[in-house]
Amino acid sequence: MRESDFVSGFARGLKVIEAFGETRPRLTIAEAAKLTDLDRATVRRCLLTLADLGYADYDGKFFTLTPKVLRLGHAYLSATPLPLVIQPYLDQLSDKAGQSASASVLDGTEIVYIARASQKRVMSINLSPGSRLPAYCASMGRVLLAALPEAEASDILDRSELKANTPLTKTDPNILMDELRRIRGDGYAVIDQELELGLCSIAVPVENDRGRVVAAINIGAPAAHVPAAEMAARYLPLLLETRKALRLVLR
Amino acid sequence: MRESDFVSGFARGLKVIEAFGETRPRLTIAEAAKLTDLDRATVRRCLLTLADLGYADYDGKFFTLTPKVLRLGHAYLSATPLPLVIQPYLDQLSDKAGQSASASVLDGTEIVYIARASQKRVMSINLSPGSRLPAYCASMGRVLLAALPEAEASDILDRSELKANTPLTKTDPNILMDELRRIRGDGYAVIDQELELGLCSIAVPVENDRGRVVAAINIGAPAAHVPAAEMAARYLPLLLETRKALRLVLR
DNA sequence: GACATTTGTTTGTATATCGCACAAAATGGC
DNA sequence: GCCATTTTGTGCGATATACAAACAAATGTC
Repeated sequence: MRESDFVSGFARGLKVIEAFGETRPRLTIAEAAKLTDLDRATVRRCLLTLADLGYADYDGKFFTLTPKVLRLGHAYLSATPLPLVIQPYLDQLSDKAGQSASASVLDGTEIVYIARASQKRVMSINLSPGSRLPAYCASMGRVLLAALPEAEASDILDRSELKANTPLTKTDPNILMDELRRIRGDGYAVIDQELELGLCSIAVPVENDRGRVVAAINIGAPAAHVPAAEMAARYLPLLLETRKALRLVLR
Repeated sequence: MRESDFVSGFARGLKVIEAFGETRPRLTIAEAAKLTDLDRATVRRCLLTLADLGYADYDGKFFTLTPKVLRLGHAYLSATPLPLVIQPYLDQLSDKAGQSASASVLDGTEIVYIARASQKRVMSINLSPGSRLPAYCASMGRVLLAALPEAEASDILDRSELKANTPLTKTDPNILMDELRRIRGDGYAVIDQELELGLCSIAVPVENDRGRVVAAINIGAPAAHVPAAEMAARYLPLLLETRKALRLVLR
């Protein structure tokens, strides 16, 4: 690609949108400039553009995003058959298991939820399509990493901020790589409260009809209700059944 | 705003993202150019920029969006307290009602789902945060329209494509405006299979602590199970209870 | 296979945008 | 209230981008 085939104004604008997040629902021009490392004048123009297009509100001081930006994410969700196709299978899976079931794909060092069927929520974690979790400590993240060539998985772990969310979180890259090899052999991953105390989950990779891993599905359960050691015996058959059905319908 | 405070390259790029959708998961340069009404060369540069940034994949012929674009929508969902605050109330509501409960806001002529607690799905409709429905024929859309000044609501109806999804769909702007007046008086809206045969729903507006309508919540039920005439008697008390609780916590 | 049509890419040039420097305004201590 | 600091707004030269038009490659048609 030639350098002139890159619209830097567009790239800068997207960076500005992403500057909004968890702890920053409202941004001033100067704040956004700091977060994006762009010139204030540039950020200002981007924010005013967003406001003009209705993607943001501006009260003269703070900018906030409007629901219109959901159109952008929705362009992916509705454009990609994956979430739509997976959803009913997930519903059925969640129903049979009596637990929440989710599907996700890898994006950099994180997994992104693309569909979810939730049972009555017991956990503090509140997930929905678009939600993100670090790949290294999530069951779906582990199987997705395990599906990559070792070098790539290793590279992603290097780029991840490996922090111990709970005393049980595995953070040593070597131990994690060993774990990935084990998962590659077993065909599934179990997480025992590595993300949040009291939460276990089990995941399997989902392949399309050509055998390429295109997503992961999982079942999450309260540790108090289902100990990690029992997760596989209890839910693996259901997951494998779903995985098999999906393989036939995913192109 | 001065004209020079508008980054048209950014605006064009966003338009290109939105060109992807339901029926267009994969776009060629020429297709995207037609959809966005932009020059092919311009669209090409936007798409190549998206690919370069990892928001799109390019196989030499077709462009497809990647899950990374969900970051953009997620920037809103996580930046805005509304969905996060509403979710647990919705879970509780759905649980008590034994039916799916949702929350949405208005964006142009459409409502956008910002949170949802679903029971076992019976309908063909598959909704998740970011999903959109036309406002004129959805229960939440009706209460949100009713909360606007008449002129504004009327303007939105004018801009809406009023089509009859089912034989029961109300499509006459005058009848719809009458309906809005009725809703304004009653404080709730019931939809009887106007969106899809077999689906009824009831919605109420949700106000923040200053009394401004910031969203709508609804309960959907199969018409076979709960006739439209019974919706209010059955679910209105639950909805009003939730609305009252939300009013106290929403700033 | 030749022709017409569509699509993708490149080029030149007029225009728009960037980043910088500076002015104006707001904010925060004290 | 005053000064220091931060933030916002603006003018300008340098640079990047859009548009139109032409070209090249692919695709479809007969």
